[in-house]
Amino acid sequence: MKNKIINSETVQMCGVDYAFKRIGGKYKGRILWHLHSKTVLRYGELSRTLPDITTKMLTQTLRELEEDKLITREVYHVVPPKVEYSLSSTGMELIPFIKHLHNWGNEQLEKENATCEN
Amino acid sequence: MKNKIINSETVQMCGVDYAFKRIGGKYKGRILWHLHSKTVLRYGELSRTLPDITTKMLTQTLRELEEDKLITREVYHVVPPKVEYSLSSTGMELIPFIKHLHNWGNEQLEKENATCEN
DNA sequence: CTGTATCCCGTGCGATACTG
DNA sequence: CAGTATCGCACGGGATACAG
Repeated sequence: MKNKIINSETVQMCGVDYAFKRIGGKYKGRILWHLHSKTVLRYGELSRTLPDITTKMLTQTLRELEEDKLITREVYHVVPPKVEYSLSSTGMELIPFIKHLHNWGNEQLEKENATCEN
Repeated sequence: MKNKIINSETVQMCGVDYAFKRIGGKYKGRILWHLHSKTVLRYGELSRTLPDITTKMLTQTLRELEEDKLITREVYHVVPPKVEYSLSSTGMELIPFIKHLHNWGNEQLEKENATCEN
C-alpha cells in the first residue's frame, strides 16, 4: 500500500526526493549500514544491535526496505523460526554513500563534543 | 535547542544516525541539492524552484540547516530586503553524497516508470 | 522581498500486550 | 524466535493571514 498517488500536475519528482523517501526514515540508514557491516543478520541480531528500536518499528522498517527492494528477506521454515536479512544489489549500491555519510557524521560528532560514547 | 539528551546507557550515537538527523528532513536534501547546482540563491529563487514548499517550511528548514552549519545566510540591509543562501564548507562535503543519491534516485525512477521530469 | 504567527490535522512513532 | 495488534500522542508539516 505504499502510496504512489502523485498529484500529477504539481509534482516534479526529482531523484533526491525519491531517494530520501526510500532511505530517509528514522532508522533506515542505520539498518542499511548495519546490514553492510555484517552482510547477513537475523531479526534478533538486528534488534540487539539497535536496542532503541521497538519491534514494531523494526519490523515496519524492514518491510518497507524490502518492498523498495533494498534488502532481501529469507525465511527458513524451521523451529524455532529463522529469518535472515541482507542487502539486495540495489541496496548495496547505496553503501558507498552511506559510508561517506557515516564518516562525515563521525567527524561532525568529534567537532561538536568529545563526550560521545561510541 | 536541538536535543542532545542521550540516554547514556543505551545509545550508541553513530555517524549515520547523526547525519540523517541533519539532512533527513522532508526538504533538506532537495534544498542542499539546489544550492549546489546554483551556488547562491535568494529566498525567492529557492521558493520558486521548490514551489511545493510553503514559506513556513522553507524558512524553518533553512533555519535548521543554518543552525547545523550546513548553509550560510547573508542578509543585505537594503530595500527591498535581500537574503542569500549558500552552502558552507561543511555542507559542501555532503554534495558528493547527495549527487550520487540524485543519480541513484533517477535510475530507480527510470526503472519504475519513464514519466519523470527533472 | 523575506519572512512570522496561528491554527489545525495526519501520521510517524512509542508503549504495551499478545501469537504461531 | 520473529513477529502482530492496539492504542494513543507528540510533532512534522499544511493553509492561511499578517508584518517589516
